[in-house]
Amino acid sequence: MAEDSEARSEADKEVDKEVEEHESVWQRMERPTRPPRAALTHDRIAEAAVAIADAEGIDAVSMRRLAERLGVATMGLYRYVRGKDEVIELMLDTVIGREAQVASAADWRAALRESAWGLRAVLLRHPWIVRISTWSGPLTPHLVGRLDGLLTSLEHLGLDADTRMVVVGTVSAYVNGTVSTDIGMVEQMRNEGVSGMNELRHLYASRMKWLLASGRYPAFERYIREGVRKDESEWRFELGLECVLDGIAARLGI
Amino acid sequence: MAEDSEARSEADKEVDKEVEEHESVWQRMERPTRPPRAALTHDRIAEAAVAIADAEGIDAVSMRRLAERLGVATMGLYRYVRGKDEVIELMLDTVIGREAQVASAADWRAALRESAWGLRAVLLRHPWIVRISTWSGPLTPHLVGRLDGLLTSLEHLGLDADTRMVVVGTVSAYVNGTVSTDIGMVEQMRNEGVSGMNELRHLYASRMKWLLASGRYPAFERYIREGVRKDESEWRFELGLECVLDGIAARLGI
DNA sequence: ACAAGTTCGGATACGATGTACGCGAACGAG
DNA sequence: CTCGTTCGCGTACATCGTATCCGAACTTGT
Repeated sequence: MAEDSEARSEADKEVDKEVEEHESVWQRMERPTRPPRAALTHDRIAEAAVAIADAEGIDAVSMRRLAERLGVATMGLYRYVRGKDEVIELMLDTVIGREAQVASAADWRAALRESAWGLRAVLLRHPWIVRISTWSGPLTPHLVGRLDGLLTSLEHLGLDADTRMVVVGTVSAYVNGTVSTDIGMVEQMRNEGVSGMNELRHLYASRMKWLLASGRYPAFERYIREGVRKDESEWRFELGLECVLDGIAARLGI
Repeated sequence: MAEDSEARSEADKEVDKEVEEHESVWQRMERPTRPPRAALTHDRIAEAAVAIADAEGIDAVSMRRLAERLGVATMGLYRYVRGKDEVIELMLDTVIGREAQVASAADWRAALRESAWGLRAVLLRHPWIVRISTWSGPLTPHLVGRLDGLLTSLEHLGLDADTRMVVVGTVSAYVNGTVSTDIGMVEQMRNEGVSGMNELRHLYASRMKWLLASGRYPAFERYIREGVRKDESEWRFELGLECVLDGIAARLGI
């Protein structure tokens, strides 16, 4: 599979090139001119790009890197995508389609809640998504499919179409915003090469200490001193989410 | 003093070195550089970078471009910043400090509401912020200042420190998430060179039509047909925000 | 006032990126 | 069997971030 093409080393390619230059017509004639390589498909491209991004972050996804992983020349990719932006679109759609099913629960609240938790899990599994979901227009098929599912769970509640969309948008905004913050730390951890929460805190320590030393942020300082659930991001997410759902129910009378 | 340094263990020195390496721009900025000399200052750098980003988008902010605008050689910038990331940090802090004051209203609800509207305005004015505020979770002074202000408005309500932070985080997440979506369109408009909402819709038309033609998204289709407030992003923002505030009030009993 | 040392900004260069362009080979339909 | 379309390759270019070294200008100590 992809491993085969990946296995071809740089040295191999060089040898190939040299041989090609010096060999006779006859040799060239009898060899299948095109090595039987795996064909490219949009799926394969997306899959490979997602794999790279998951392993090394979105910045590691370059056209060259991607082509190399697929055992293909860089420009070969451009037969299938108009540019890197489309690769990103494919990546997003692939992950959403594969992992972000919208829950179909009985009542709207359970449906929204489960979908929110599900999306959160997906975003944490693929942290690069939060950096790209606002890059390009959100009109990929699976994204619309997810949106459709959420809207469906809000029908027959007496809300008009505009309000239904606001409800979905509000919950989605909350999830995206919250998870973005959490992921900011994860990303920073990768960038700095640290691997644990404590190491990260140590890394921030100097900056934080300096900020607090100014004495200009008493309320923030109180949080640093008094807060005891700084690591419990699930607890935070749940409390915030329930607030949002409560508010929707209260204000819209559903 | 000398004794102190003598007494300092090898490990301590290592820590010092590490701390120094991770020192933020802000810390370094505070140490006075020999003054009347500089043609360049952190302020000037930030100001110029913001101007470029406002005019042509964040992607137009390159070290070369920035230096050119400041009438300086590219590498001259590196005396003041460790790299492009720090330029971004400076930009963010500059704008937040200049334009994102936290409202100090009587009750927490008004304070949060006004701050949310204010932040929304800032983000719309500088669309590039939403693309960088989640890049890294930079604790810039003005960002912490804003956070501190928001936390202050929640004191004396009987909430513990963790819960106060959740409230602030929830509202902020909503604002960021919502505005991100709106800005997605704005950015796309710049990229494609269109200038009006209608042109953008026309640009999306084919994609949209194709998506709907599949018939797989009935609920979404209903929104397209029935929704009459698709352009009223302020209305959407307000409704969602009030839901969030309602929910906070309801669930936390404040 | 002069020497020593620090700081500023400049120039060059390297590796990596996205992609425009044109080519030859492979394949499916007439 | 041919011919047009598709596929993938290779070269080339502009641009990016930044490592490294340098000379000149200013501050400071004597």
